[in-house]
Amino acid sequence: MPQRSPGGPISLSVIKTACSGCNLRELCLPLGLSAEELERLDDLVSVRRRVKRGEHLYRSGTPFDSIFAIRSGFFKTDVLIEDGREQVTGFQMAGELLGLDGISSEHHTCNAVALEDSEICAIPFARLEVLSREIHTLQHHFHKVMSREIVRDHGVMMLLGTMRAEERLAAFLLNLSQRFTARGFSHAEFYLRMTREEIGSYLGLKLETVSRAFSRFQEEGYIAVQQKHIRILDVAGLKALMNHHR
Amino acid sequence: MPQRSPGGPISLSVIKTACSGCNLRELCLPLGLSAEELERLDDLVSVRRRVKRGEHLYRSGTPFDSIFAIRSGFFKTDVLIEDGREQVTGFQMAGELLGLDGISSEHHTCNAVALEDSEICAIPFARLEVLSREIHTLQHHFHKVMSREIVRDHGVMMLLGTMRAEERLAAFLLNLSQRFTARGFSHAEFYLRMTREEIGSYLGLKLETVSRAFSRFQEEGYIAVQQKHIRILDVAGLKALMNHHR
DNA sequence: CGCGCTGTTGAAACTTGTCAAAGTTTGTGG
DNA sequence: CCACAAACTTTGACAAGTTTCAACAGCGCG
Repeated sequence: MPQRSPGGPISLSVIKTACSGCNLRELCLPLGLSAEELERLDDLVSVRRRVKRGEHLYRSGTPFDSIFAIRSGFFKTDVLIEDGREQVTGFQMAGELLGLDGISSEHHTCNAVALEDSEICAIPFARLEVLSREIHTLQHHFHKVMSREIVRDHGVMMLLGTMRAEERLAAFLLNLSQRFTARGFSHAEFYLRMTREEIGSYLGLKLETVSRAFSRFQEEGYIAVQQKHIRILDVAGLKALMNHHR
Repeated sequence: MPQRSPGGPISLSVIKTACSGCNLRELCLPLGLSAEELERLDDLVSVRRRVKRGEHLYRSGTPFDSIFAIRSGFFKTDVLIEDGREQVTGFQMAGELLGLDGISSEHHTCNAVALEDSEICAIPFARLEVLSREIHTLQHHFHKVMSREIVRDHGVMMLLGTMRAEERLAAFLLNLSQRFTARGFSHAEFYLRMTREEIGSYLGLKLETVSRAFSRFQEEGYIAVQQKHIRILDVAGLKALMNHHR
């Protein structure tokens, strides 16, 4: 877990079992619902499950019937091809949804693996469609969430298609920082839950290149690195590094 | 336009103005709707528009209110960043939808440019949400289309993150071939509507690298290239090239 | 019919990948 | 709780792939 910043909006120590009592509801699917609507969503989200570090939440090729909301923890999604190549397609944290890729073919098209002990809420998709026909806010918000995923993917394409190694890593760190901030954690200090290899796979780089970029950022005074513990010392420096291409 | 293969399922010479009469309905939003449901969709899709080659259908940052179905023609979507870098995020052809990225923020997040004279149908999004609350098939199919876009994006990430230049181009050509086939055109012979630079931007390569890869494919006998006219001579060869990494 | 845009090709430079070795952390079983 | 093995990280030297720069050819639009 990253460092809590005092007074952050989220307290993970209190975990209720319904959306209506969930601290993540403003980040997650229930955004914008009334109290009465929230209760109806509660009925739907009945299955909650722990996923231990290293376990799969789902695997590519298996039948799709639910999407998943992360209540706590940290996941990666990846796609594997025959010859053993892996592409990490994303890292997901509390309040984010997993499994949207499975809707199109009714089978999951990637693997979702917990990078730390996590808890998820399963949302049966057929029932979500029923409910979203009745609750306009839910329908619209769900569409926004799917669209946001598409926009996020375009950002990754930009990163992979046009940036060099250090720019990619800077963008990655700034993105993590921003997402931790949104969850009430420190924007400047966090633990990475993934290995250099997984970061590399996400960024289209080899692990050695990732490691060298970390070292270089440290030399330049942008960050302090101690294995998986990262402290960002110069946000502006990282941003500048991202923007001037050469 | 790519070569028509005789007896293909689509005749572009007959263009009706309603979904119910549109030859693309099996590729496009109306998939799976009954005749009665189709009529209701017709009411919604009232604006049809020509977009000349080089013109923008929409621009990044402008307000979003409709998604667009391509009736005929060819588009690219791209994202620009300040320092002038461009990432082409996709090439779209008849029957495909444009603008899904705009739902999340109610503003378009990329540019859509016609690569040949094209025709589109505008689908007001708010009205689509209303109708999809009433027509379950439409709702579900729309969700599938959005999800398919996410899956497609993951494929592009895989391409950008793990493949080398020639693999990327092979994957690109095979993908185009497959999509032309689905539209009743020859799978082996087509005109590229985009420049080497646009292909390069999509594939995360410089135009010179794309050009060299085309030349090499021609030397190896995989394809015949004459500027924008491509003939695929050895599908299996291209597939093999994609799969063995080194 | 020519000018500009697009595409091709070569050589050199640069970035990233590959291979290898050693150091560090983490997890497990005794 | 310690010890050892496995997994992960760092760093160096070298190789490979891609970009950069440059020159030229070809096509097509006006």
